[in-house]
Amino acid sequence: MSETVRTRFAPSPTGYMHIGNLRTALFAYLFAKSQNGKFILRIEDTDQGRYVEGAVDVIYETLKTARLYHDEGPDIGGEYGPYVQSERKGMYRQFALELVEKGAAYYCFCQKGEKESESMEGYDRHCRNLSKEEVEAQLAAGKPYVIRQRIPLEGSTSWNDLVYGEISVENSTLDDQVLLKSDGMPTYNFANVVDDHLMNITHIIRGSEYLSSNPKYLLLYDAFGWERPQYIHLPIINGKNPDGSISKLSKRHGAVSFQALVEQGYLPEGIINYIALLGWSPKTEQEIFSMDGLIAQFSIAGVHKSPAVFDYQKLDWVNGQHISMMDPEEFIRMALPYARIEGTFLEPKWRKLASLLQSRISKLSEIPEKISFLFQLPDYDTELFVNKKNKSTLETSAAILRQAIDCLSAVQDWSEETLLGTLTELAGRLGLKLGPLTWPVRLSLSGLLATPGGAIDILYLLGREESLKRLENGIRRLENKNLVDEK
RNA sequence: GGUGGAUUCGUCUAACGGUUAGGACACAAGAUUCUCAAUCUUGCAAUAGGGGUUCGAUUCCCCUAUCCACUACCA
Repeated sequence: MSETVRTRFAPSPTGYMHIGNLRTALFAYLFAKSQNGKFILRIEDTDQGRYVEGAVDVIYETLKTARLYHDEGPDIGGEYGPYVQSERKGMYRQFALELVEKGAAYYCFCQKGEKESESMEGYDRHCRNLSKEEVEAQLAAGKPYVIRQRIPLEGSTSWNDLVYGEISVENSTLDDQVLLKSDGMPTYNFANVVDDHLMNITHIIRGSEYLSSNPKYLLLYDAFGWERPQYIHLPIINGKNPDGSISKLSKRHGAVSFQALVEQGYLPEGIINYIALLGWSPKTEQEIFSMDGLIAQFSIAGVHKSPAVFDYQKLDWVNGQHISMMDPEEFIRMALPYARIEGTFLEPKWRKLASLLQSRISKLSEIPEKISFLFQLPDYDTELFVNKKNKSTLETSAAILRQAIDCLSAVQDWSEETLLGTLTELAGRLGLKLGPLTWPVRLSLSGLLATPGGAIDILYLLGREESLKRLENGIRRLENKNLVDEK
């Protein structure tokens, strides 16, 4: 009978979800789900000094919008609870004492920082060999203490990482790290091991920054006589600095929290898709994935070791792919808050606008700038009427606009079909292709070199009255320009 | 300083020890289009350096260089 795979995501409540953490959560989720296993959420809040109001809710919220659903956690329970370390604090002491009993840990009465950091060599093991009597005496005197791990002085510790392969470290290079702090709380390093064991975690998935300290965790498992879990260390995510150099992804590289990216108009599925590709390859040429697709394709064999650089351009592309794949109704629902349109997007002409936008944006926040011309005609330079490709000049533009106004003001049924028919007919009459005709029209309507949709679309969107007004305005601008020139 | 890790186009990445080193983003050119996108075509662009092992090395080994992480009573 094979053991069920159990992975966990163990964030600290810091108030935001860094992309690197989210990627770790994603891989832990994907690995578990691809193995029909369980994904557990545990909150690591042993540092009382860092408590941030509402930070835990941010974690729930993020996992929910990212669609990383956990099977056990503080909010939904499970048989291995509690899932918040501060609620488990009573249980760590006995494990620390067990290690003292076994000789794998010892009391230390040194003041914080007293015997270390001078030569970058860590704690000097001052209390490592105190006699039992000395310890008793100090304890009886009520002296504050910590419990430290007694690292073997010789030998080496090694393991076979599922990503990095065989790694071996000399014990002599390891530190007698603190397990239980003087306030009675466990350190992260200790609580982590104890909880992972108690919660029956089978695969530890985390960033490669823990690679160096892993031997210390292994020695703890060994000292307890516990079975070691499997380890899957993930390459870190870097960011590119303005000067081109690379360093760990941080705020100066732009938005690095999940919430910030969502606020910028990225889709959760777009973000997830993109970060899945950082440090992992499906080994096929597919790049666009749904969550289910990721679960189906995910394999540790595709995870690689070297760090990846977060690239906003590719994120934009991936996100744009997801936007254009969206169900139109869903797109409308998502786009609405960005559109500043009265009423709903459900009117036919706004639906039309939505469909024009859907293939043209890579993130939702681009919507306002793309459509603002519809609500207010921007001031524009008449030079824009000049377009070589469409053989458009100031003179031809004015003439065309007059003709267009004549035709369009006669149009009764202001529909796209009729508008197109009318302008096509006019173009034929003037011996022009549609392009040269619509250039000045679209320009007067929008004042912009580039717009979502062509002249016909914009006529339709603006409606008869506004359209004619803007066309007149275009002529006026051209005439004024001529007046100025003649002076 | 010590320890561990990493190194394929600018970026993300593919390649049982045998490929003209492939794909994607970005960039450039062209086609197409009522503008712009989208789409299609094409182009540009990489195995860090040096030694081995081998008939043959991006792939295995060693050295060098560079980068990263860890080296807290933070997580």
